[in-house]
Amino acid sequence: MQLSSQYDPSSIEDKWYQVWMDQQAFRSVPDQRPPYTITIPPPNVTGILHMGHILNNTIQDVLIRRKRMQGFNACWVPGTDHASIATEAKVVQMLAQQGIKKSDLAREDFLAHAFAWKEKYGGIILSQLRKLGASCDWERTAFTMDEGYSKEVIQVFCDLYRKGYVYRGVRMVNWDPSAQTAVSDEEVNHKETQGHLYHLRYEIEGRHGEAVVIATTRPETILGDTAIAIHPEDERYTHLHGARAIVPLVGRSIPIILDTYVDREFGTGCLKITPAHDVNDYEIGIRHRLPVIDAINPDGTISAAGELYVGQDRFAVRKQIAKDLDAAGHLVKQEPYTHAVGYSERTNAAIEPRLSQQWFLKMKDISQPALQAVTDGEVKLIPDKFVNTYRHWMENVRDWCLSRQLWWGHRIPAWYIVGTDQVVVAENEALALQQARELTANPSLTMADLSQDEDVLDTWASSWLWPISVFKGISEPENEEIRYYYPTNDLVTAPEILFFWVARMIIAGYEYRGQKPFQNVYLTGIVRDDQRRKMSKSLGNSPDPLDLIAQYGADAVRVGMLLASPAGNDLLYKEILMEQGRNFANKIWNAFRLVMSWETSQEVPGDRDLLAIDWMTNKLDASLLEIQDHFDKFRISDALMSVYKLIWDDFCSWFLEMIKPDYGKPISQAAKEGTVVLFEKLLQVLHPFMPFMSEELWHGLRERPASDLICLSSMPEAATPNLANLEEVALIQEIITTVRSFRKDKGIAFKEPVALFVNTEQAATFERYRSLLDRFLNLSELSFVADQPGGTGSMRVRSHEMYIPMANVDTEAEREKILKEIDYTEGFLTSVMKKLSNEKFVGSAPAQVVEIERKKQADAEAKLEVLRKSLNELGGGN
RNA sequence: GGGGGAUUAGCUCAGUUGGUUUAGAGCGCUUGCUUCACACGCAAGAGGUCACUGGUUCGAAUCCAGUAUCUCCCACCA
Repeated sequence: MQLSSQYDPSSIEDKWYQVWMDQQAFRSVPDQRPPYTITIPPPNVTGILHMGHILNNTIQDVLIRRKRMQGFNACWVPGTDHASIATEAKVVQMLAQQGIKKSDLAREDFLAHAFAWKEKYGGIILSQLRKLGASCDWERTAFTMDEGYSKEVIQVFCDLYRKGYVYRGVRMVNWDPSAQTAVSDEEVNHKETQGHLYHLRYEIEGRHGEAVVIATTRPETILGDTAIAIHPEDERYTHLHGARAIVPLVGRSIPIILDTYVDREFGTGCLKITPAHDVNDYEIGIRHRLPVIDAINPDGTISAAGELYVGQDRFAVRKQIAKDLDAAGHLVKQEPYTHAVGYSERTNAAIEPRLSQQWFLKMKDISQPALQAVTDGEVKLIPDKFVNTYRHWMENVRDWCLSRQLWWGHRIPAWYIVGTDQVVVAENEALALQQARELTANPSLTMADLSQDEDVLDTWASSWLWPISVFKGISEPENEEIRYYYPTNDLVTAPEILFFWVARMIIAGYEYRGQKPFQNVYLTGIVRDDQRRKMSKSLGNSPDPLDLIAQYGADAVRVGMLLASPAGNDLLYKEILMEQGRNFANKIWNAFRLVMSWETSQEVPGDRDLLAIDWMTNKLDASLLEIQDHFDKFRISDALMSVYKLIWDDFCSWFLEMIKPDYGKPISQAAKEGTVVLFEKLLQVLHPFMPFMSEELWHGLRERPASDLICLSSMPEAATPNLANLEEVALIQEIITTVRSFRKDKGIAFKEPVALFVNTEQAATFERYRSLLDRFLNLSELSFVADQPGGTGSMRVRSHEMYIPMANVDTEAEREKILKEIDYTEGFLTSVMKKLSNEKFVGSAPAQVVEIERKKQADAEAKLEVLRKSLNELGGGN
């Protein structure tokens, strides 16, 4: 068999994914096994795979594949989110390119376009996940606007309304003038923005020449001014109590009011009040029963109520009104000023605080169990530092604005009775009509008398049901699936959406199932570039994951991503990580090539073979325990690093070097079989991380039926490792390393056999591992001595001293080397003795700890003895 | 402004209720090696006063206080 020395993933990955699909390897249906369930954080239906998805989904796949191999009924539910704002924005953009304006379309027509778009491009991301190797049960693929799912979303809204949690009210919302919708607090990014602080002069009504000066960053909002506020105890302005001011340009008379909200230190200490366009002003307006002048239209232009500049954009007006105010003598000064401005996360438009009718969910009561669950550890956050953040947020939770002024989404199931201000909320038209008839006591009402709310629900008002609704847990609360799979086990997501999504899922879980939705929440970091900048399209600093997979292979990409990403830490992406993953794959591939190249004989295994297999078996057991421990603590990177070192260092660098036959010679059949068995176990441990290559080699190592897949095999379980054996081999390895170092140092080529003389009390150990020493050190002779033979150089491991003959012994260099070792060992001994001579230490430290120190002392003293003896023999003395 | 987190080798991070550590890993770096699985490799090696200052303790990278720097979340002064 001729195999390339470089592993080529491209020819293998698609092949195995197809086999897995054909054999329904990832299909899950309820059965007798315990379930292990993950519901995917549904990506935007129109999204494409980015580096964050790679990290996130690799972690999920590692978890799910491992549990699948550990005998759980592993179920990973995939799907997509309709992502109302993002998707609608894309559709609007797509239509614009075709010369179609959204405003020219009827709702139904627009939705037809949107669904057509979704059919065409929706779910591309899911097919991309297959390239990564994601072992989802694709038959379960869900979408938050599927018919059944939508039904549950509506049902929940109606239920919450009936329970009194949902209400409708006029509130100041974050208005996105570009998308023309309200967005949630969480979807607003505050950014430091360079602007100006304008000092404006308002004349006092009826007092000629007298004026008050206010400071504002938004002069255009004076069109909506309905008061000036001063602090009641501000002595500079007591003469203004009860007076009225005139709004410049507009000429409107407004009261001067007293409110402690005003900060006397800021600006002039006078604050203009625009209740319609500022959150704080709105609240002050309510306290003082001020009129509200809505001077800005939904699209960001000045409204008729503003009187001036009607129809012009707010930013254009800001510039113009400053000039006009200046010309009219009202602009006292204008200074550069940096302040935080809110921008829409979706459209990046400057947010306009705006009053509007919205639907809200009261959060205080409904969120209590969810707060409790996380504080009590019923739901675990990993890493747990997020618990504090979570608690802080939940304790100060604000009502959730549920409505969005969009078409793409779940239309709010509220109907207004035309000509009245009455509203009914119901699951469907028929029920709504029935309720409306009862409400109005008018049985002759028809649908024509009802008009449905135009708004849709916030996306999160559907995705918060995700772990429930993918199993139809709302509409069929007792069905077999929800009872089997819920609560799910782990959720893997980004900390950015801890409140958007995770907290709300927990709330919904307790409200609708009376149980948590998942046990553990693993919060990944954010993928950044090597300068710690977030990966973004506009910066162009994000590689295309599919290119990376094509270039390095999915297994390598998975390994590369995981190697540098402990939970909760950001991942600094570097191409070199991908190379490391690829190199690892290549290493394994070559180990495979080596083993496959061995010819076998029927001889019994040699001593070296037996030692090697025995040690590797122990090493594997020890590593299995370590790996399990890492997984228990969600230390996925560490678990991978353990596998990496187990394969690269222990298996390839040591075991294969121990067992491989001399060139051109066969290996005993039994030894080869032992090697294959170990290799198979390694591949199984590796499988969750590198599913494709492990499956390929699983089938390459041994003839097996096509149905014998590694992904469905049973994960090896750890036996108790023989620690004495591991300890002994560790000593032998240390000796090998030391002698190799000595050879290199003295320029003795490996090809040149050497004699090794050893002064040790453990000659038996050396003898027992003689065959390994021969193999790694190319020994011509191994003998035990009591003194250093002449013409040799020395080296020490612990208290064993070894000598190798040398042509020219540099006595001075030897002396120096030994003195240096003495120096270090004495320092070490001193620190140990400091502890041991302290009665309080011996008295209060645990016996085990004292014992360890005594051992350290004995070892150090033995070593010093050896060193001093050598020094004497060199003719030095000390 | 309020709250969290961090600060350990050039880089990214471990260090698990203070004592198996005069501190570990991976990558990078240095040196030697065309050793017949692999140069996407082998072998050996260098590299850290654990941010700083105090304190608690027989003992501190680990606990406490303060300082400095960085970072995240929340709220936001017009």
